[in-house]
Amino acid sequence: MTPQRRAGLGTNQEAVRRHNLGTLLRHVHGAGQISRAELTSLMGLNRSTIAGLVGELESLGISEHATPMGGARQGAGRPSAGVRIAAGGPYVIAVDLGVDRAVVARVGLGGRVLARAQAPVHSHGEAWQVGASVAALIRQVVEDAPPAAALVGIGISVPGLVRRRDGLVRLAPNLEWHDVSFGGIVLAALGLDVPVSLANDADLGALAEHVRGAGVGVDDLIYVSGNVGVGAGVIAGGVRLEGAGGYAGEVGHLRFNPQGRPCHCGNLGCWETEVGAHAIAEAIDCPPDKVAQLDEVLEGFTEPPRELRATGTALGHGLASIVNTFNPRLIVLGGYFRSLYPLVGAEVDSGLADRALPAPLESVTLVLPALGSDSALLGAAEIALEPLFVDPVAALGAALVDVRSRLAG
Amino acid sequence: MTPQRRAGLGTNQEAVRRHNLGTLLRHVHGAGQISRAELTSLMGLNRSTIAGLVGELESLGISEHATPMGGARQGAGRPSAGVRIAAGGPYVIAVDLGVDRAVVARVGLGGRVLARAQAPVHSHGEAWQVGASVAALIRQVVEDAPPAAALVGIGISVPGLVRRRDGLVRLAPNLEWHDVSFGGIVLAALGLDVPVSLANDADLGALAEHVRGAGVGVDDLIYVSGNVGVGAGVIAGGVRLEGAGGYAGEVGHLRFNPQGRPCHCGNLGCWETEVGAHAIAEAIDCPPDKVAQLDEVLEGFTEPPRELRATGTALGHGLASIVNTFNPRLIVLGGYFRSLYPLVGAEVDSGLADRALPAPLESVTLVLPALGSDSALLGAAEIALEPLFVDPVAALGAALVDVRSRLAG
DNA sequence: CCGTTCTGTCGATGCGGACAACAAATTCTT
DNA sequence: AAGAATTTGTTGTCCGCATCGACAGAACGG
Repeated sequence: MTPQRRAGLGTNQEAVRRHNLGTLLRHVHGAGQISRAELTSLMGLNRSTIAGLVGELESLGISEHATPMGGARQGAGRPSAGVRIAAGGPYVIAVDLGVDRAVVARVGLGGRVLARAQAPVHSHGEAWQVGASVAALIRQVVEDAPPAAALVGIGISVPGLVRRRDGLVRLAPNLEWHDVSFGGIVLAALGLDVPVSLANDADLGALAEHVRGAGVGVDDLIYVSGNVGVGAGVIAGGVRLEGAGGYAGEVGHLRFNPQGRPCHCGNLGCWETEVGAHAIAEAIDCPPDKVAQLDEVLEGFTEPPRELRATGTALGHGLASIVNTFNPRLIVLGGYFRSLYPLVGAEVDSGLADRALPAPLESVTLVLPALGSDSALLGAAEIALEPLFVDPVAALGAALVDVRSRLAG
Repeated sequence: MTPQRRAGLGTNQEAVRRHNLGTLLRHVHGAGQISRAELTSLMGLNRSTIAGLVGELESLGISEHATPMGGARQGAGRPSAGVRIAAGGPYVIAVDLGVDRAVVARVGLGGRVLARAQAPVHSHGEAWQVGASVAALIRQVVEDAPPAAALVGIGISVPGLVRRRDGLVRLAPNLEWHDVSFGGIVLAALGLDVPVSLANDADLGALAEHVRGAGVGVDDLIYVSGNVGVGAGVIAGGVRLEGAGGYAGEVGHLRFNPQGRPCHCGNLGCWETEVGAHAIAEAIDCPPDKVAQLDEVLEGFTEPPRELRATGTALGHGLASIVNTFNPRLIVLGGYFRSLYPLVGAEVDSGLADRALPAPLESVTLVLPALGSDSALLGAAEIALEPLFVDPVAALGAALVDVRSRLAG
């Protein structure tokens, strides 16, 4: 009975069925493989009910029988037959649009990356050019898909502000995009018509880490992404914090030092001007053309350079504001922060501890993403898969079969 | 199918019934009086189903038949019979603990204040003394309650950090409380055992304005409360943002000016040091002992004093950080901001417009609370009523009847 | 005054989940 | 090593809940 957000609606029995089937699938998706017994206890439904739902999932070709359930023996009694994501089942296309490269993957249920391709992208490139590159990559990863498998949708991670209502990219500073309908561009380049979802990269990083990364089971987490600019994705109470337009989480433009440097947003001393990629590059004398690969540059250090200490402290101070505002249980440091934190972790920690209120501080933990640099990509897969968990039957009905031949035509 | 947050659970038919009955009651509660026809279209259920649910609500003594539905004639056809909150139905006790006074009200469904009492509270008073005053006020408002009416619970608004798990008041700076179990204290003083819910005043202000104030129908709003300290309550996606421990929304300690004045939290230049009551009092030469009545002092001004302009700008700048972070559709300015905004609205608006990102700025509106100074009080009533909307039958079963005689004993 | 239009009520129906009983598959015990 | 104990999957039945169809009642409009 989770979602149907924007509610006030009643529940009819058809909705119950939809919801239970979707929730079941969500559990199978989350665990990859799970026993029916676990499903009964997780969902609080009767064994017979679970059996019926599992049967329906199998007849839809989504899951399959996995006889003795891996190796995890738990105790006496008849072992529970496992439910597993079927091999030739539905899949989605995930796109992670970075500042200098695009990664495209074909992802099945359970978060399994079935195929993968990437290509450099000219920064400051026209949107239609980027769209064409992405479309080519998509053709590539669809190549070896079984013809019977259905494409449910496309999810795209964008480093910028994305309007929730229609997926319009309002502003992507590093790509120099304003009001670009990138979803439409990609679809046009493909000649397809499938559901496309776009969202901010930090939001998707948070989602992915929540579902299958460092934040499994944590209902209040924040993914802070260093990606030239700085942004955050917020999971609050187990759901994504989107805000009215979908722009929530732009913590890079929190006021940090009113006497500081000018920010591209027009203000002085945004947090981003202290912990953004350009600031860090300047501090360590990194040439401007390597800013997009800042993570690799940082990986090159064997021991922390003195110049980064202030950055670490500033990162901690900014995180303190975030902790005071959101009171998360977990903060995941993504993007180039993933390479920065091992260098100046002590400064970050102490900066945070100095400035955060005691109450929210005591329950927060800083970690690195468990999914490495794939967080946003897998998050993009998650939003594309989302319709399946709301109504599996409808989503499968709307999905596209035999995509390869359609693409050829 | 809204809540049952923390989910992943399935839905059985018993839960369906509970949920539908609760949702129906929520609608009646929100509207005060509503026709069955509106209920059918709002909840998307069949007429017969609604009839059954309404019947159950009536047999529980919660609602009653309101024959011809007020005056709003809409067109041809048989007019729809109204559903109205019954007079002698269940009620809650709402407590708004201020810095210098406590307000207690007996509130029925529909948000109707049935009785009301208040008393001054010594600031820096011991918690048990405050608890005794509150208990006395509660006895007072329960005095004229019909013996058959049931007390569902007590909701308490506290100006401080409240731990969600158990309602412990972790820190209330203006009362000088640390780790006070105020709910237990009040119950002990009353000699009763009913459900008690505590929450932060700004959170409850947000809730009340969302349910029956300036933010009806707005799913993303923020209530910024000036109340000696500064805090915010956040409604995101229609639900309260609580954070892991329940401390979310402490925007008063956002970093604002690192060269600024020391804050009681130990840092320099928190936003609160610029727009908090002490800062404003100092700016307008208000004696320190009147800080708690800052709203009245501000009301006294007929035209905006020059000294407040900088405060207005600072308020706008801080709100810009909030807008960038949360992307709300509505910001409600509560507490003494309610008196401040009419004076320096222009400065606030321009400060906000200067510093917020264009995308989130374009959809946000600043308003004053529609519930005046009662926001937190009515919010306290709302959280106490909440169990009724989750499961009316169970909540009513656990409620206390004939409270007056129990209090006497 | 009658047709229109909408609402409320009653009984029949369908559907989904719960329950009980039984069969199957292991582990534990003797 | 064999039986007891335990847990799971399956089947058939029952019950609760929402829907549907039909009919009566109550204003409104011409």
